[in-house]
Parts: sequence; C-alpha cells; structure tokens
Amino acid sequence: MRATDDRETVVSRDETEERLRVCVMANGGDPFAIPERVDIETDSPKENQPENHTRPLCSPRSPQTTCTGMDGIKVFLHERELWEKFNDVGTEMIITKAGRRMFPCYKVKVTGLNPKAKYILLMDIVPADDHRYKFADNKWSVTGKAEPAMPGRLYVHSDSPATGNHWTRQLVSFQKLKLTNNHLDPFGHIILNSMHKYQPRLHIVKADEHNGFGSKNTAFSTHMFSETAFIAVTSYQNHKITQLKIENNPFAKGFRGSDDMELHRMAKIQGKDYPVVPRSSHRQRMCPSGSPFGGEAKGLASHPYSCENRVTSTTQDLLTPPPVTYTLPPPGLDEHMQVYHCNKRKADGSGPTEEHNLYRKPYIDLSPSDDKSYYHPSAYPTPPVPPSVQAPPPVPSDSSYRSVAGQRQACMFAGSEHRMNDLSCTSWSYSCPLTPAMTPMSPTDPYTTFSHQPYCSSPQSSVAHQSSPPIGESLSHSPYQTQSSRPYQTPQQPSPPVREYQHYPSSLSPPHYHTLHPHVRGGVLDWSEPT
DNA sequence: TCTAGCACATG
DNA sequence: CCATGTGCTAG
Repeated sequence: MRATDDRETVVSRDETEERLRVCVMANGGDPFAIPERVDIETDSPKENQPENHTRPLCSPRSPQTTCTGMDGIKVFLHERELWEKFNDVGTEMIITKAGRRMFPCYKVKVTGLNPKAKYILLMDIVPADDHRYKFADNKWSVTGKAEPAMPGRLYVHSDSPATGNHWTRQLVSFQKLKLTNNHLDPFGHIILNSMHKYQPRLHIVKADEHNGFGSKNTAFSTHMFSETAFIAVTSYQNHKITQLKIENNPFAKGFRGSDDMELHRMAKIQGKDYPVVPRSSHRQRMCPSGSPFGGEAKGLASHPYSCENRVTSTTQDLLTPPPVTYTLPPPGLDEHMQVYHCNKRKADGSGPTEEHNLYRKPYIDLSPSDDKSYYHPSAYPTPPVPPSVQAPPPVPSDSSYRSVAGQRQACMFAGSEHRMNDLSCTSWSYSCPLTPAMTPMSPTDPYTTFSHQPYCSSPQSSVAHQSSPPIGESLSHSPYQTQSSRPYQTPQQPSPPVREYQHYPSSLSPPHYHTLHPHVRGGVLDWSEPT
C-alpha cells in the first residue's frame, strides 16, 4: 500500500545540519498517564494510507486563529494492519541495554497542519496501566503491580522543528526510536520496564516565534493508537510474536524460512502449548486471552478502525474531532520531564542517508521517511551553541520514582550534526564511547552528573525548563484528555534550575557530539528559522 | 530474567 | 569488510 508514500518521504531537508533535535524526556510522571480509557478516535477506518500523500498539504482548516491552530490536525497510523496483527496476538517489543528499535515501526501520516507554521513532532511511551505481567500458559496475565515508572523520555523527531508542509508531505517515521531497559541510559533512548505494558503517543507541538517550545502558550495535540500498545520484554514470550517479527521485519529476514527451526525452538522454549505456527503462512490472529491487549487493556484494545486517536476525550472518539490541542503554560515541565536534544544527524537534506534506504523494501511499506533523530543532550532551550542541556526541572516528587536518582538520569548530549552526516544515528550512538550506564566513565561521568539529580541539577537554567516541560508533563500526566483542554497551569515549580550541560563530560561527549547549535535562543528554540 | 555472543541478512 | 539490525541460544 502506500509504499509509495513512504518512500519518498524523505525529506530532504535541508535544513541542514543544523537542526537540532531535541529530545525531551519527560517523565511520565504519572505513570499511568494513559488512561485506561483512552479514547481513541478513529477516524476513518483505515486509513492510513491513502490519505494523503497525495494531498498537497493540508490546508489547515484550522486557521490558526488562536495560537493554536491545532484543530484540524489528523494523524493516521501507517501500516495499521500490521500493527493490528501484532496487537491481536499481544505486541511485545524487545528492550535491550543498548536500545532496540520498535517493530512495527511507528510511522504516521499527518494532515491538517498549517503549511507554513512550524511544529515539533515527538513521541513518548507511557505506561498503559499499573500492572506487571507474566506470560504463562501461553497467555499474558497480571502478576502484580507495576514498578514505578521511570522518568519518561520524549523522543523528538529529528526533523523538528519543521513546517507543516514538511510534516504533511510525507510519512513521519520514528524508526530510530529505541527502547531500553537501562535506567541509566545515556543515549536518550526511551526507558521501559520489562513485562510492563505501554502505550506510545505522538505529540505535535506548534513552534514558532511566538510560540517557542516551552513558551507558555505552546499549543500541542496528542494522538494515540491503541493498536500500538505493547508489553516490553527482554526476550519474546509469545512465539506468535516472534513469528510475526520474523515474517515482517526485514532485518529478521535471516530467520525466515525455517519453519522447522522455529517449531523446535518454540517447543523448547515454550514447551507448552502452542500450536506453533509455521511461520509465515498464516498467522493466527488473536489470542484473546493471550494478549492483554485485547480487552483488557482498557483503551488499548484494538479498534477496528482507529486511525488516529487523540487524546481527547472519549466522547469524541467516534466523532473524530480534531485532535486535541492544548496550550501549555510553561510550567516547568514537571518535575518529571527531562529533555534531551537530539541533533539530527543527517541533516542533509535529502538525506540519502539511511533513512531512505532503510527499510524500503520488503515488507509492506517501508517508509523511508524520516526518522532520524538523535538524541542530544540539551534540553530544549539549548543555548546557542553548545547545547546546553537543561536539566530537567524539578524533581519529581513523586513517589513513583523510585530510586530515582540513579535511575533517572538524564543525560544529554549534544550532537553535532553536520559532521555527522555520515554517521547514521545508530552509528552515532554506538560509536560513542560512552556507554550507557555502564560505562564507567570518568568519575565525572555523566551519570554522576545526571544521576544525582536528575532533574534538577542544575545550574543554569534558564530557559530550559519552561519550555518543554509543559508538554511533557502535560502529556504524561494527563491522561488523555486532559490535555486537551487543559492548559496546564500550574507551573508547579519551575524550578529547578536547569542545568546546562554545556560542557559535557568528556566522557560523554565523544568527539562526535559536538554540539549543536540550533537555533536556540535564549533558551528557547528558535523555530523560526530552520537553518 | 537478563546478558552476551552468535549467525544471518542488508546496504 | 564494516556497520547495523534481528532473533537465537547458551550461561
């Protein structure tokens, strides 16, 4: 299907290298932001596809009257059918210390943006509920209470900020997003707990001169697709998921074909029942019981059609109202959020880099789109040159956080972009000397730095927090709908100073990461000009 | 459970 | 070959 779409996606951006990417970590403070009931909206049934690529851009209907102009925004999950196949079985996503990509890859088609306005697209993955699961007897079941959520991290798409025209022009891919179980992950990957269920969310934040990331009036909309909910695992539990991954993920191609092998493995591994399914041919769909997703997940259950979900209220579901828009006050992000800036590496515009190439092929669609995001250290506001990072604001107070300090860490790095063009994101990450938590760097290592107070650390601050936080927070906290209307108010504490990490510990900053520079001004990103 | 090393596949 | 991603499989 839409392969076409994707393919081209690519963007060429041009913006060159300079864009910085921001990664924000938000904490999800509330662990369970997602409500149980999420509503999802569906738009039209399936649609991901078609839509628009054809269409020239969206004209937004929504004028931006207000500051927002987020009204007419619609988001369609790409390859929804594939997501549904997984969801029917009970999607599992591997999490590793180094970070693992998600498959299916989270890609969306966005419409309704003001072609000229600038937006930041970012994702976060919040707990779907507060349970811990176990897979036994060929099915998932709740075993206990979830562990406290760690600070949520926001993954900012590398093209951000970009115009509505840019985002609507092709599929927006979050292929580079990686999941990790390392609570001290320094790469900016999204940290999750194994055997816990999560719900990915997409946030579209309007950014322009008058509305910098972090500014008080930041308007944003949040979109969720229940079919993308998954349980994070260290190794696949349900064989059916393994099969689906192998069958559909080009990188797992090497495991295709041997039905036998699989069967054997399964037998061993699972031993229990399973009719193992011989790979490819059929997949059985559902395992109701097996997947927690089905019904149980409250809102997570799959909907037949959902195309887009916004967080908005439930009621709207069917209506499909426009996504919700929110205006954020600048509260500090909340305590929980942490922001990272990422640079994109590829700035080059067109990027022939990986993205395009990446998957294009085989399976269903591939969208080359874009995704390239890198994590950078700085927080939003990055200072002009060096990215400074800001640490996140205040510490959360939540009890939720457990260990906290250690765990939440924040790391930020700056990345350099241009030079990095060649490097792919991945490479970048890996190449970096720094390793995650484990790597002991110098005494001063990042961790230390971060860990200590993760959020607050900081010294300088400035801008940082204001900016992004809101989003994160609100996002996270509010369960769905909340967002929509709520403009968050309370700035709880803007507190903490943000820290800047202009200098990264040497250890952290690998050579590569040089900074970024984006256009941040005064702590606030300057969206106005991309390049 | 989770980890590390492995082989397989692709560009 | 190297970089990168993936599932497999011992440990």
